[in-house]
Amino acid sequence: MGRAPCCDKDSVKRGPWSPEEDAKLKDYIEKHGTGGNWIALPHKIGLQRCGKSCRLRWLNYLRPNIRHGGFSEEEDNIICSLYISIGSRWSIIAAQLPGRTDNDIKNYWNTKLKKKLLGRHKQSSISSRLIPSTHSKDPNDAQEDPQQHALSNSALERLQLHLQLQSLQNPTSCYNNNPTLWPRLHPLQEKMIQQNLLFINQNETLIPSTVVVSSQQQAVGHENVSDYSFYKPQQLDATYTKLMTSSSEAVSDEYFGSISSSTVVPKLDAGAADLNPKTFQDEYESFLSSDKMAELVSQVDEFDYFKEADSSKDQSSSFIWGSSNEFDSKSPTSTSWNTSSRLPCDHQMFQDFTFGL
DNA sequence: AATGCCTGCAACCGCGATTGA
DNA sequence: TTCAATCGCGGTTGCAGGCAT
Repeated sequence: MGRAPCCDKDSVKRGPWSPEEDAKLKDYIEKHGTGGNWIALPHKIGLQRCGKSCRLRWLNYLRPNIRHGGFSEEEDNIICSLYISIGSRWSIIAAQLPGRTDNDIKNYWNTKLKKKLLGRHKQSSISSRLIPSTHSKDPNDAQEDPQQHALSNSALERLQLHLQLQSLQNPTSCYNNNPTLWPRLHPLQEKMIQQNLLFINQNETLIPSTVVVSSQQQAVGHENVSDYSFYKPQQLDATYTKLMTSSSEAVSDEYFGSISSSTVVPKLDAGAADLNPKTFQDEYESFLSSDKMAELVSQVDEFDYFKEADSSKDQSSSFIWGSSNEFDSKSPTSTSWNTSSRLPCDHQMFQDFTFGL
């Protein structure tokens, strides 16, 4: 037996809202509020709409101080940083961008920002196979497991963004990087990634990474998520700017030196700087299209799958990707957060993200 | 001009979480 | 404690407009 519908679909209007409906809803809520019951609201107003539809319309369009379009570079940075760190938790991301809705950000990410970042690299066979367009007309797509798709999208996209940012931070070896800059993965996930990165660096001498934790990173009690070093904001700004404005080949050693001097990324060894960035670029492209990448993605997917399966039955044993169970169980929803209490969860959550397990 | 494809976005759907009787 | 009602979220769909052929 299926779930009972929230309303009688035959008696409610669907599709785009008319200006009259907008005016009715807006007027009523501005005068009386929602009354704490969206389901009852349309009946009070005399709207032939589902309560959920009214809620969505209000939150995403009619609510005061809503901004549409015109995302700034700073907003892009925040969205990118948070997506890499916590995934598609649009409500949390939206809570960091006043006036933006989760729906807007989700659409913006899916239609523009993701393409800006991931699209810079030519689509390899593997990525095009594992990240099908939501508008794909390929009949073969329909034969694949939709859940597999959902998992692959998130896992692979975030992995690709990692690699892309890592490749810009250090063109010579993505193994030679500060692990604190990586979003929080399960140890086995990290191990798999590192093992697979070894695959592309097998003929190189690996350079030990110097972990430098900034005072900012050590601090506690941050008020804003941008204070946290998922990808440190100033580092991300520079990296992001490079992503948007130049090819990887054009990124100079000077650039990496300037970043490392102000953030947690150590300046490259003189020897390492002699390596040709183009070589890395080639290896990276090769890696993305390799069977190893496919295997890695499927392994990461398995962890995501197990995480989700576990969390549904045993919170204490679940793997964690970008979220603590404590946070999950307590977090209010984004739309209930006012602007003065953005990101209401305590800083432990972000220590989790930042410092790993 | 007609047609088909692509893109962006508003809206919908289903599910898990929360609430309160 | 149970369970129905409701909320809120993330994924997906459908449509309108732009663009290419």
